Amino acid sequence: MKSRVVNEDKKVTFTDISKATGLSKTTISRYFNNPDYLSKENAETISHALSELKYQENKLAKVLAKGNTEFIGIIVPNFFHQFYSFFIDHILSTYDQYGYKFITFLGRDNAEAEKRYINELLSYQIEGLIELSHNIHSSYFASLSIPVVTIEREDQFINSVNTNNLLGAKYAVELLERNNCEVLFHINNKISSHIPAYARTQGFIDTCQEKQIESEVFIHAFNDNYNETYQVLENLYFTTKKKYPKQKKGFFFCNDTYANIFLNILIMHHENVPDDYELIGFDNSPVSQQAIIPITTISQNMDKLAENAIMLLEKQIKGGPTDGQTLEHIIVNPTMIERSTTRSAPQRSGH
Amino acid sequence: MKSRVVNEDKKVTFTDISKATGLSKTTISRYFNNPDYLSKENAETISHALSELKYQENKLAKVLAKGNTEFIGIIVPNFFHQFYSFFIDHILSTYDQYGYKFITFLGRDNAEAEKRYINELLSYQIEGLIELSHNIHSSYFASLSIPVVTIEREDQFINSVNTNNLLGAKYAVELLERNNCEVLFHINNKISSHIPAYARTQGFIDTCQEKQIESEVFIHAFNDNYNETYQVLENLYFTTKKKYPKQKKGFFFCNDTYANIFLNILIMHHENVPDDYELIGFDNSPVSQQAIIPITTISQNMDKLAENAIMLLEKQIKGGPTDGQTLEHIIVNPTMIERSTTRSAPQRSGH
DNA sequence: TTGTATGCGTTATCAC
DNA sequence: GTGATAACGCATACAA
Repeated sequence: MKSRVVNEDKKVTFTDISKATGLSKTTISRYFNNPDYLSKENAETISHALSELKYQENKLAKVLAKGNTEFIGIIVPNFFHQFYSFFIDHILSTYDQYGYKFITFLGRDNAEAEKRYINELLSYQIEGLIELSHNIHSSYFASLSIPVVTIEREDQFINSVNTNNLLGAKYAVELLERNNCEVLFHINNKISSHIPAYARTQGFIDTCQEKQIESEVFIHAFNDNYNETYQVLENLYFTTKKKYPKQKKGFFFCNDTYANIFLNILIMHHENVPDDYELIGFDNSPVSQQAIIPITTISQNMDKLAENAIMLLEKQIKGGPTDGQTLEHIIVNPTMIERSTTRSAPQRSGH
Repeated sequence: MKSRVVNEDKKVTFTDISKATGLSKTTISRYFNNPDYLSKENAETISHALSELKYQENKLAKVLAKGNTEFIGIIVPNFFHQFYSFFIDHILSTYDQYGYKFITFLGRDNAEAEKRYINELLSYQIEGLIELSHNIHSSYFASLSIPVVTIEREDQFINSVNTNNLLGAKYAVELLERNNCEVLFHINNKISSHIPAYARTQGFIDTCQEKQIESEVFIHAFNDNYNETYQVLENLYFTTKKKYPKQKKGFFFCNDTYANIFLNILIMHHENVPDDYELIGFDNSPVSQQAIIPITTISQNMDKLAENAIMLLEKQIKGGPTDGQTLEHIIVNPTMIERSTTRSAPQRSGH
């Protein structure tokens, strides 16, 4: 009851197992890595000693000797937007199949801090990096010595997996047109044209032009403040109603949050959805299902995005440095989920 | 252009710096760990060589030599429920202050898989574990050789940080009473009484009894299916309306999702909120703010939960094995956020 | 089938 | 101030 207590905690290593069994450390190592070359008796002996001494393997030592950590770094802006948390959920799910362990950092809005995080990740010998944050230009990632794949962000110099936003917008416009909307509106945040999500606007414009549909694009520098967004969208409601008093209106929003707020505004003003107004959101986030009228939306296929990201990384990790020459931009098609803010969908019971 | 290409990728180590500067590896190490004992000229020389050769530190080797990984493992059931993703967001934010790196696994509903994940984490020498999943009993965690802290789950044999759910329920009941509700209802999932969230029910029952308020508790085995939940809650609406036709009703839900669905049901049936029905949710999740009528809710203080979790872990990590004897259950008080489904709050403009 | 010797990249001990 | 040398825990040629 004096001091030896501290040593009780000491890790048991191959040396201990070696002493306990009378076999060499090499043989212990073989037990794990090449069990075929072991005599059955010795395998038994080792097996017993391992559980007797409660051996706990040390993969870090293994890494130092072998080289591959099976670590992948993730930098994600935050976990407040559903897109990010859902994507991470799918990424982490790949462990069972691919075996990669994930070390995650928050990018927030600080490029300098993010570079520190990346350095920390590199010092832990990550084998690849998944980048969702927007703080740093892709040229920086291209200069790193490890495979990187970006998701739905600027990707000029680096591999990426993105949603086919253009197609998503096309789906939306075509549905609104089929449902006899006479004027179409698109609402989007003020974002750089290098970000894939910008294609939602481009796709809207292109498809409207192609189909000769009267339309307006409303770009605004939204922030994350709910009440401010509400005000902005309510103003939009007033102006569009005044400008196009009799025509059936179709709205395509860049996300479900804005769509939901606009829906609430319409309901409060006793407008008829989907008879006079049709609404389509983007992301298939929970609010689109939980809205007072379930919102038709364009769903990004998270599982495909995540799986392609890991596949792309693994290909580079396994393939070695020579494969790092050609860029690969994988495009995943979205799916339209028709709910009750557009007409052609069946109404949910209870409405 | 033959084969040396492969070697270009080779990591530069202290040995390389040593050769380049003519100094010993020990001195290079000192440059990082005890710069005071270095001559200024040599420090300069090393500094130059480091950037010349683009040295990238290897913390894994450092870990093997020193012992502390600064890794903390996290097991979280999923990233679909906002509670989890928001909590993780706050946990990851502690990096700047505490320096811990986080390796995250998904618990889902599989106890066996989760034990494999924990083993994997242990093999990477994590120094602590944050447990949010419900699959494994706390006795198992107590038997691990590292500090563990659980969040809002069964915690009999292990340290934990939980919300004061009892107080949250009390806040809700008291507000509903102040606003002259005549019958109170509490809706909760069928959960074990060992889970902290169970106290929301207990707190409701206790406070109602204490204040002699007529009340009913509705426990149901909800699943995550939206339409099914809708049906169940719509039935609840019908039965309570029939049973208490003239009395003002107050509903306290175990989460905002149910509160929002019930709100939508009330609106669809042209009921008056908050004149005839008052609603209070739990969690302050986005839907509570984005609902057609913003929902009054009990907010768990995520920042405090996360900070206490890390503090508790660090205390044990730094304190050593002797501190592992006494259990610590930290309780964080929630905050009530009054919005428009209860009467006393100011109405949002536009309504 | 098993053991010896050496290395992975860093830190710690002890000399000089 | 600086440098040999031995650790950390495991893997791998090579030898036997």
